[in-house]
Amino acid sequence: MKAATPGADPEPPRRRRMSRAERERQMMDIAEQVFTERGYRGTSMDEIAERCGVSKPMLYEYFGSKDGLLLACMGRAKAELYEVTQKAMAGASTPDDILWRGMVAYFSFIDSHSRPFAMLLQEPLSGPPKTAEAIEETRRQQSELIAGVLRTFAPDAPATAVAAYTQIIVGACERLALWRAGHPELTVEDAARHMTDFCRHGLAPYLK
Amino acid sequence: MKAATPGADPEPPRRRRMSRAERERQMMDIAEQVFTERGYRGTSMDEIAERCGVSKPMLYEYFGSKDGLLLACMGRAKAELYEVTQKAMAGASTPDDILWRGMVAYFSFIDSHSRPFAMLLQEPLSGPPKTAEAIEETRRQQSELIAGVLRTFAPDAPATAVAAYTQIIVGACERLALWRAGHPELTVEDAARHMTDFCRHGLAPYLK
DNA sequence: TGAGTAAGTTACTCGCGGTAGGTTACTGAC
DNA sequence: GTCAGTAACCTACCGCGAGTAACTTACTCA
Repeated sequence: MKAATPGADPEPPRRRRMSRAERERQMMDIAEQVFTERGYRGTSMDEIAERCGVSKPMLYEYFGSKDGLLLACMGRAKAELYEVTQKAMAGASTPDDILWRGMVAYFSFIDSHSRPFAMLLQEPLSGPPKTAEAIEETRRQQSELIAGVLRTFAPDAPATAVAAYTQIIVGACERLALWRAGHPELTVEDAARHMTDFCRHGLAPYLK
Repeated sequence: MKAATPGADPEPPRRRRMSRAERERQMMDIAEQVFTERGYRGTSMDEIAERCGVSKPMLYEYFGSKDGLLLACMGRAKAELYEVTQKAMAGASTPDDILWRGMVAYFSFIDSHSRPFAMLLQEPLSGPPKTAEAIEETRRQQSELIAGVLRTFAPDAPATAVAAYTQIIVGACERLALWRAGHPELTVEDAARHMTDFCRHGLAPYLK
């Protein structure tokens, strides 16, 4: 049965067969969107399946579980973030410039992916097995980048200080990015400027 | 029926009736522990009820829902954290000392409550309605404290810088505290020192 | 043109959050 | 004492959503 009411075919692009790769991408796009709208817990696999125009077992066929689907979405975002920040920093020359470009790239990325990313950073609790782990992995990836900059920036700093400062900067960026969500008056450049200023001199410039 | 096997009474303290207040406290203690062990999702209300020596509807009677129970646990932790940091800072005189004592109190608190707190900070995603909100509320409370210090510390800093720096510091503390969980060699004092150093001078001391 | 396979489906099970409605035991008034 | 009132507590159930088994449809290529 191709059409119940002959003559009227309201959705010709839907319900078409897709290759696995194509379907997987579509599923991840939709899942990201639904997770963002409803939060992890509020999202049901049935709804994602329905929006994909496909039945639930297909999701399980391709992603194994709800967690697996979330993990796949996160993996994609992680790769994108890494690529964006990495490339931004590669185009710089001085350490100052590296830091600045990295920060701008980071805040811009969060800005354009704000919804999904806010979820990723805020929702590790879904309590799934590996989700928090995956986010930690993303952080580690970004930490490597930052630690590298620090070693260039401050070659004489002891390793433990570099490690601690790396965590401090990662946490600071994350929080500031999340905070910006509720404070649109703070532009990407403002955020980046505050971060770089603070990294370089701390509160010193404001002390009497 | 008081005892199935006469003469043997293996658990006299269990199964006794308790007042509502007493029972609530016990439930929260146990819930905190089980949430910590299994994570939010991995925890079932049946298990908490069983460990309390009580049946599930009692939990619902007192806390309304699983989220409600978590929220109650979080509320308690939040109040404790505030009290501890608040008091520590009240005993100081110079701004430097305020910052130092606040940090030491914060890292010590996380240290002694590390398990439950790691969960609180990492698991906001359970996607419940208000859990993430409650954590945000805790952060706001701590932010007030920090912003106050900053205004004393650096009275000439513009308000937007103070606001941004507050977020930066909150995020940095959080991340460093979480990171410490996997790096026991970093003592509370080390962490506090790195934080206060970074806050005051940033990377400047290490630049050539 | 039909064997093989990849895409897709229906129709279930099961665990867990949540609830309706009833029972047990403590308290205080007469 | 004893009995009304209430607070603590229980058994037995519901529904929803994650996950699965077993089957069907449609493309592809020798």
